[in-house]
Formats: sequence, structure tokens, C-alpha cells
Amino acid sequence: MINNKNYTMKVVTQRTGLTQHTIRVWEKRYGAVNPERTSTNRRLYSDADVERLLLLHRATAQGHSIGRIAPLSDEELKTLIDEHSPPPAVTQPSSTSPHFTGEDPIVESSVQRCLDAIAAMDSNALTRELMDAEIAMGRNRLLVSVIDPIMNRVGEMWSEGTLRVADEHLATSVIRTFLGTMHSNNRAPQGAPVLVATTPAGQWHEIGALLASLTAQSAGWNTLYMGPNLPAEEIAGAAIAHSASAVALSIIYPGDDSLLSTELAKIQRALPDIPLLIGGRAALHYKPTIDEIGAHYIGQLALMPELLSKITSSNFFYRQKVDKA
Amino acid sequence: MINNKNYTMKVVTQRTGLTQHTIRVWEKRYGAVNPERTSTNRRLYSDADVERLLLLHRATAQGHSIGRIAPLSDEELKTLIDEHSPPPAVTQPSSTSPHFTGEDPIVESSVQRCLDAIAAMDSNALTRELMDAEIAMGRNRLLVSVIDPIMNRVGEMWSEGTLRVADEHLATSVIRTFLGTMHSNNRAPQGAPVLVATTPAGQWHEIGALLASLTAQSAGWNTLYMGPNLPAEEIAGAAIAHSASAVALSIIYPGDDSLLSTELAKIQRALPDIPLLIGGRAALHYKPTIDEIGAHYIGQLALMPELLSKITSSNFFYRQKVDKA
DNA sequence: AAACATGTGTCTATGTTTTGTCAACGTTTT
DNA sequence: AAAACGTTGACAAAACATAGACACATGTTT
Repeated sequence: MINNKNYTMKVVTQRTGLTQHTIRVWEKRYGAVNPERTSTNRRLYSDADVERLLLLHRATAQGHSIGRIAPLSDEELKTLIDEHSPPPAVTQPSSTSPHFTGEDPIVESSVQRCLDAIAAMDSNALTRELMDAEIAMGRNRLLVSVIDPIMNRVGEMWSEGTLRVADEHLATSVIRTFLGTMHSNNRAPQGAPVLVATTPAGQWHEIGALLASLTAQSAGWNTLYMGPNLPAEEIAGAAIAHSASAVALSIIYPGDDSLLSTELAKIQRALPDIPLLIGGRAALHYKPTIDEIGAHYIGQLALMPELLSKITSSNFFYRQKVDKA
Repeated sequence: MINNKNYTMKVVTQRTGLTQHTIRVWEKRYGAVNPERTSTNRRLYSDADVERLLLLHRATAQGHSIGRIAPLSDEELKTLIDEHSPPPAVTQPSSTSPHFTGEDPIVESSVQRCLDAIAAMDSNALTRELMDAEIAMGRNRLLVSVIDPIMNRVGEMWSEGTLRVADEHLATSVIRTFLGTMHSNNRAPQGAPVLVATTPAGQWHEIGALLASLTAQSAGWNTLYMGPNLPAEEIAGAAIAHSASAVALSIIYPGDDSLLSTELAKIQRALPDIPLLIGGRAALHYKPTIDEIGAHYIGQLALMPELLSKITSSNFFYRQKVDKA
């Protein structure tokens, strides 16, 4: 921890999710942090400063007033945050472009720490890491650049045999909970287009469908996540009952091909006018079927927002706020 | 280390479920609490204040009038709440008086509202209802008297055909998320006995295992929830790796009998010294196997704490704090 | 039955404090 | 020159406080 790197203002805003203004005013009014200065008066934040600002951000997001908690020590802040039982408040949507994936060191290290936590089977650490990441980089990037890659990596390691099955299960469970919590903060703008997200019969892995649902949510959609393993009739029924503008399905297991293909066809037949989005690790196996029934194949999560906005603009159901998000 | 934390109004409303207005009026009219004030007249609540307001909320939710109970001490409030509803029924359960646990009107109405939310496919309402119930009646009763019955009822209605499959899925998903969130606040006393909770291969329904894990947690155990559908070797491996004192399995589907029976036997063989607790709607189908391998059958969740305490007292692994909880 | 009293949660009106954001303007970095 | 950073002062929205009124359900008295 002797790493006393010095971060500039910009980096700190990215990592904490706070604005420049807020950071400065917290310093001025409450002495929240005391960054070094360069000879030309620029602020230089240490790792400890960044850590502290993150803690403060999380605590304020939980309802504590900055004036009261600013004098507390880091330790006190941590216990304060841990006591909080309701789900974490949603941070602002990340303003940065969603396509800027991969090379970001913050993302890299976050992914790595998550994988470490998984290998250590430390579910608390994994949860904490995810919460940190949410605040540090915002919801969209968390989904696209952290959780999606982690799940892929875990899948790979599982098939390589690098990871125990038990580890994979633990990780899946923790992430499932985390995504579910994010999902339940569904502040639905009424009149928004509706997406039904689920997994067809025989497919039990929920993460992909949850990711799709959350992605749609932050694109301004109103979503209905139905859990995994839903028969075709039920999917169609739910879509009709809620007058969905699209249905998203995740396929992870390349299981009994014929069965799943018929399920997909059945869904399409019951919902001839509703776009069907199909993604997930094993979706490629069914590409012929997908093309045949005229569904949309989603190769990676990052491509989904674009497709969603196409749907909303072609169908004139809804035409506001989508750009804002 | 005296806890001298100060909570602002907003935080207190979040933690107690009361509105600002109610809290103030209780203070003014009945002197329910006496918070400190800042120099600028803002209220500052201590942990004790929050605790007290929670007790008052629970008691009023049970029908007691605030004017009468406001002067009582915290201890008196606790006994008041407890006598209204003997927590986990430690006595003979179902056969004798099946209606004595069920007739609590608060519980009844809470369960009913949840079922209504499920029927309306309103996942937000369901989440809200569960959070309210947690505040109103506390964790244990929420698990035993609300969630467990709801899942049973949903199961019944599903097999009756009263409930659509989609409804059942939605409800399961929301409850899964809710339980997962409760679970992740795992403040583990180090040195506590460890329970591994999961579901054997082929069994995909998680709720039962989560309930078991949470029940063990509030009995002072340290738990490891592994997600569903775990092969016998993995269960055994995890139990050994974390030196578990017990393993809990939930069985919902009366699926392929022979397969599950061999899985159970395999687990027992790999863990000859570790008690195996088996519950869930379909566990009864496997009673012969359970008896044969010397596992413990858990007919209903309320019976689990007793069994857990037997385990901790016979194995001398651990002998503290269990009584406290 | 009607009128009254009481207990309780909620709401409105109005004033104060807290807090995030912004504009204006100068300096440093790119 | 454009972008990023700094300071200061001002502002608007949110949060909080008080006081009083109201709605609605009790139970009691006329």
C-alpha cells in the first residue's frame, strides 16, 4: 500500500463517479480530503484519497448527509456502509461512451479482483467488489465491461478445468443476486416500451437474460424479467399480456438442439410482430434457426442498445427520453 | 467502543420504514424518542433510537396503539412483540393446532398482499411488500411465516393450474433476489460453525436452500450458499474445503428418483462425519433414502433452528454466542 | 341513532439549513 | 488556441423543522 500514486482530477472523477465540482466543494466545505498540490496548484490525489471519496460517495448514496459523515474516519465509514441493508442506490448513468471497452486499467483491475474473489470463494468480497465497480464506472460499464467479461471468463475457465464447478456456482449465485438487486430498482417511465427478458425451456442460466434486461432498462425501457426456463407459450403469453415491444432470450447451453429450435420457432409463430433478440454463449449454435425465424442475433451485449433504439424508432410506440439515456 | 453514531432523519426513515411526519409526531406527542440536535436544530438519532423506533413500528403494526406503548421500555416492547407471536414454533408443529401459527392478521394480510402482487405480475410491488414485512415482523418471521408459506402456496396454485407458469417464475425470481440480498449481509462471527447450503444435481429451485442458509445465519452460523444443481463431488469438496459443520440440501422436484438417490448416497459417503439436512417439498419422496444414509429430514423450516443447535452442542466445535442469537 | 370526545396518521404552509451545480474569470497544460 | 484546472460567489433544489388542520377510526355520552 505504499503505492502513493498521484491521480489528476479527471481520473478521480472517473473512478469515484463524482463531479469535479462536488469533489472540490467537499474539500472546501468539509475537508473531506486533502490532496497534494503540484507547484502550479493542481490537485494530486493519492490512492487513499480516492478510496475515501468512494466511501463518501457510497455513504451519501445511502442517505447519509455529507456534512455529518465527512469528519468520520475511513473505518467508521466502512462500518456505516456495511450496516445498510436496503439495496444500493443507482448511480448516474455513465456519460462515457459504452464502446470504450477493454483497455481501461480500472476495468481490468476490477475484473481481476473479482476473479480473485471467486477463486477464493469469498462471496462477500465479490459483492463488495461489484458495488465498488458500480460506483466507480457506472451501471452500463459495469454490465458491459465487468460482469459480461467475468461470466465469459468463468465459463472458459470452467470448461478448461481451471475453475472448480463449485466456484462457478458461487460466482453465478452472487452475481445473480447483485443483478437482481440492481434490477429491482426499476424506476419505470410509464409509456416506455416494454421488453420481456427470459430464457427458453431447458435453459437454466439466468445471468444473460438479466444482463439483457438491465441493459434495456438503462436504455430507457421498461423491462419484465421472468426468470429462466420458460416454455414458449408462457413467453408469448407474457409478451402479449404486457404488450411488449421486444422479447430477449439468452441461450447458454448447446443442449438438445431440436427441442430448443422448435421452442424458438413456436415463440416466433406466436409473436409474429414482436422482434425477438437472442444472445448468449450458445446462441451461435442456433444461428440457422435464428435466421430462419427472422430473429435478431446479439453477438455481444454492447451491441444491444443500438438494436433497441432501432426498434423504438421503427415502431413509433415511443419516442422520448430514449436519446437522453 | 461506544457506538455514538448519528443518523439523520432520512437514514432513520429508511431503516425504520416510518415517515418523517410520523417520527416527529411520535416524538412530540408521546416522547417516543429524544434525539440529540445539531447546533442548527437538526435531529440526530443514535443506534438506540433507531432500534426503539423499529420496535415501536413493529408493535404498532401488530395492532398496539402508539399512545399506550410509547412509554414502555425497550425490553417491555420486545416481550410485547414476542408474546404476540411465539417466534419459531419450537413445539409440536403441524398436526396439533395448524391454525395457531397462521391466524396472525398481520402475517395473513402480508401474505395476501404478496400473492396479489404476484397475480398482478407486479414485481416492484412484491419487492416493496417483502421489505415492509421484514421491517414489520423481523427477519425470522418473514422467512418462516411469509416467504415459506408463499412459496408453498405458489407451488400449490401452480399444480392446481390457478396460477400461470409465468407468474410462478416471476415470483420466484423476485424472491430469489430478495433472499440473495438478505443473504449477502453476512456478518459472520469468525469461529462460528459453517453450513454449506445448496441443491443436489438436477434440482434447480434455489429458494429452499436460500431459506435454509438464512435460517442458519440468524441462528449464528456462518453459511456458504452455493447455488443450485451442484454435483455430489462438488458439494463434498466445498464442505471439506470450508470445514463445514453441516450441509443443507433442498429438494423440490420429485424427478428421476434413482439419480438423486445415488447423488445423496454419494454425498453421505464422502462426508461420513458431517450431518446432512434435507428438506423441501419433495424431500418426503426420498424419505427411505434419507433414513438409509442417516441424514436428517426437515419437515418444515421452523424445525431447523432446533436441529442446528443440537449439532453445535454435540460437536464441540463451537460453544458461544449461539445462545445469544 | 346522533352527537361528542379521543387517538392517530397524514397533509399543508412556511421558514431555515444543507448541498450540488453553475457562471465568471484567471492560470496551466496540451 | 483549445482543453483542463483553479477560485470565488451565487443560486436552486432538496432536506429538515414547526405549527396547525384534517380525515378517519375508535369509544362514550346524550
